[in-house]
Amino acid sequence: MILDNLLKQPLLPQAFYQQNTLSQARALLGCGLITENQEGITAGIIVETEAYLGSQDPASHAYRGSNKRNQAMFGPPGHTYIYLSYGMYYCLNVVTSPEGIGEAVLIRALQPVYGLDLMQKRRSKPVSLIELCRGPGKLTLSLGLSLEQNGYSLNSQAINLRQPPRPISQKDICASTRIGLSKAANYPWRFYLKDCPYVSRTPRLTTCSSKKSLR
DNA sequence: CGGGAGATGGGCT
DNA sequence: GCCCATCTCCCGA
Repeated sequence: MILDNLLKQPLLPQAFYQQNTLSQARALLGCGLITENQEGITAGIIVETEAYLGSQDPASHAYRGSNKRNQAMFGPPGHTYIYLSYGMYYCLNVVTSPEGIGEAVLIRALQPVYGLDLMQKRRSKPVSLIELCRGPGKLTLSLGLSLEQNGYSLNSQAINLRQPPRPISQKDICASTRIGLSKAANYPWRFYLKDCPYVSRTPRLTTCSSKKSLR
């Protein structure tokens, strides 16, 4: 099945996480994300990311330094940082900076690939394929992620990242402002695949070759 | 149908 | 009090 194609893809090497954070935010587009727990395996392709640049970025959790909640952001790169948002939803980040720095990339949307029934089961109500992983809170719910996986290595069995099954061209990547921010609202640090229906929402500001908007 | 308002509710400051 | 989200309800096209 399609999962086999994903599983044949190599894990992202440690060198991947030595690029700067904005490069990683772009390079994560098209990568496979696989999770596994007692319930089974779920997987998808990353189609939307946002970069958060730590102490340079007022919108970053790490802006004011480390605390108990954001500790994982200051841990080693290639690990998860998962936090509770609005008291209800979890959001998944990839730590992208050396220990002690605190930069990360938020995974905002996936194209669901495998374990669709399990994803549905984890949702409170039936949703369309498009809605399964469209949004950072939705994808963690569908993938069965919570604070339990905070700080995990991204080449663990429970959660891992794979190189893109199909290479992504830079011209298929759009940049826009990040979603839902009041601070640093004009930084164009959100990246997503052009014309991809699984992307979470229409951006306020876009730079890409096509003028056509999404959906 | 899509967009907007309002409620939700934990942890940080 | 504020916040990197989502769901539901309501409105207009």
